[in-house]
Amino acid sequence: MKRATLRDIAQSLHITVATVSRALKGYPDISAATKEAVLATAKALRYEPHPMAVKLRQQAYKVVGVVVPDIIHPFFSDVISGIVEVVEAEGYHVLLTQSNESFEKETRVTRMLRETGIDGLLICLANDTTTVEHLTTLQEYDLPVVQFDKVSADLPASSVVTDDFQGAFDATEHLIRQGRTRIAHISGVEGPANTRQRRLGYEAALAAHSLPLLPEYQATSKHVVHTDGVAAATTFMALPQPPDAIFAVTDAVAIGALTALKQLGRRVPEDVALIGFSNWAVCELVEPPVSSMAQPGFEIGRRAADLLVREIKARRAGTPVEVEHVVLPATLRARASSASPSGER
Amino acid sequence: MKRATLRDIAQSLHITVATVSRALKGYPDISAATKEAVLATAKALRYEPHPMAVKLRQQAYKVVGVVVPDIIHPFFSDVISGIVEVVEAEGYHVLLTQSNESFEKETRVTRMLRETGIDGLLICLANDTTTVEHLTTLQEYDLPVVQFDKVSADLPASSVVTDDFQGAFDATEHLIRQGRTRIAHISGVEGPANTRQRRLGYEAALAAHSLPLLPEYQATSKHVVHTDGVAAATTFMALPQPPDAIFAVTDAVAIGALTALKQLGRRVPEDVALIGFSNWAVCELVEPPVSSMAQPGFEIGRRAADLLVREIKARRAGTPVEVEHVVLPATLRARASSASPSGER
DNA sequence: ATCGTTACCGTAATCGATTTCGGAACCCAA
DNA sequence: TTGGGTTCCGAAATCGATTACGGTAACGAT
Repeated sequence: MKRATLRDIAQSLHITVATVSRALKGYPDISAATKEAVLATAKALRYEPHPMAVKLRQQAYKVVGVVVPDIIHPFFSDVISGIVEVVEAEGYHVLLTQSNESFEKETRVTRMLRETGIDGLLICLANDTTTVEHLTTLQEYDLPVVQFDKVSADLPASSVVTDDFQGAFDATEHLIRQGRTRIAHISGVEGPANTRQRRLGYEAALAAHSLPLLPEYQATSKHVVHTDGVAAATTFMALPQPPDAIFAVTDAVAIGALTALKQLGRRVPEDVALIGFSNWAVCELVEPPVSSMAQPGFEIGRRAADLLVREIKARRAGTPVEVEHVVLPATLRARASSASPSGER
Repeated sequence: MKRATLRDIAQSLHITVATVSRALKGYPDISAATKEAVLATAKALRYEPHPMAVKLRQQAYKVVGVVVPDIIHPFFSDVISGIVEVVEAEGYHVLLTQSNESFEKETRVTRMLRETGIDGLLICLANDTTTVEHLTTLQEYDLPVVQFDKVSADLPASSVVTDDFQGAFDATEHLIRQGRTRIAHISGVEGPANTRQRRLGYEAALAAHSLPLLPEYQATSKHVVHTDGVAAATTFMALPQPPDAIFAVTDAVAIGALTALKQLGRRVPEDVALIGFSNWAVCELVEPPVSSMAQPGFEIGRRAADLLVREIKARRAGTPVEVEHVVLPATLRARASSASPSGER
């Protein structure tokens, strides 16, 4: 079945496309009779406006591009979900791409999105992204960009992030409140601001409670995965005076540490308390359930999408756009793994 | 910065857009001198063809729509990942939407995708989808559709699915091979073919090994979540003769069962062996690690996308398209939860 | 001198919808 | 009959790129 066009309707009624268009769009300057006739044949021919023609005319794609490092990651799934909800409500669509944490792929998909046609971009930078020229290029084309999660200060664009510093501070303070004094930290690689902020939040919490920052209680997780947690916890436990609590940069690392601790016969939380970051679903499924700091992924997606849509509309209206930096708090999800030895949480 | 058009180049060189287009597209009938001049000013003006104009002319969007019930689900993240990989390699993009397992939303996003402009659709049906009119409509518009995971036989379209029957059969047989004879099954809701096939595979394996199918060993999980597993396992263990193995329809349910079993003081796998379905990452993180049947999500995405892209190209070439039904095997990932009591796996 | 060929480029139609402008037809009043 | 005012609709430009077609010039061949 061929797609019906304005001309098909026009020809079958022996009128012009202009009249047909007026009828369909509810403009004045048209008689009730012809209007009804047009609407009838439009329905009969199952007419629908051709998307490309409309967009070419309107100079609007009704599409926002999204770049995430990794779709599979539960946090990003959450964010994407939030994005989709907001933009669909606004009549936009989501073009989804992933960078695989590669700067090269990030620039490539960014260019592809621009060439394919988008009204704006939502992006979480890859870990090894250092320059943001590929994004300033977008802005030069008058395309708004909103960053989320992993952002660059070099780009004059709005952003939505988790308060990693506060989250780490709260996580560490939570352990302190549970009576722990020898608190170790398994950090991530330097580079992404997230892991740095989490380490700084950890250090600040120690300082705020006059606890020493011991170098032997610091470990670094290269790939932020399960096995890194195993290795770090094993190292910690081999110390003459092992820590009585561990704050891990991510849940995967925390659960790795948990595995190692159980393997070594340490009780959690009696001997060692444990808390992670991100609040993956798996935290509730392991034994004991692992405490974590919940990142508001869905909300991050919603806010970022909202900022972007607003910028798109503002530019179209000619209104000046003000850059906005949203910081959302991470919230404590205390579970058994960080309960105080006496029992209460 | 305004976007440069063919006319901008043409005017600055005092030639026509036709000549400019020829130069840029490498057509003959053009002198080396003008060609170079055009290329030079095109680069100077940072010319890029306008996506909508090209697509309107070419009648091709270079976009495929994707509808999944739930982006957050790890299986679908996997599938999406596979889809993205294939279509990007083919120069296409992915428009992602989700149905939230609602038939109404599924028809809505399907219509939106059609109106927005796609060259084809990849879809996993929602659980409560019974009719496929919204998809046959697409086909009437000459848009190819490929189904994956949850498919309908009513739609004359290619499909890519996991062999749930074989997977369930293998899972059950695995338990039998480990010396189990009283094997219970926690099923999902009737409706989706997947859960039905898994139940049938389970029943077939019992029959193949001359084991009775006991009604008291059958439970149904309404929402296929953790708590359903807890409830079912608790019921099973209250039986005069509880089962010595449980095959759960999903990993979430299996891990729920695991939680309950540990709560009840039953040892896994010594007292009760356990196996799930889907092979989520969490299977390796719980204690003991839970056996599961791995669904090839990434591969499903790849194959489905491949079929779709091939259909798109075939239609454009006028070649007839043959419907293809791909069934990919689920593979056993045996872990400690289903080890035989004697110790070996 | 005439014709045919080649090289090069412009004209204009096309994709489909939108929108401005102008004009025909009609009615009523003068 | 003429003028002013509606009402309704067609012509044509526009968005930007693509492409079939036609035309001009230059050149060599007969």
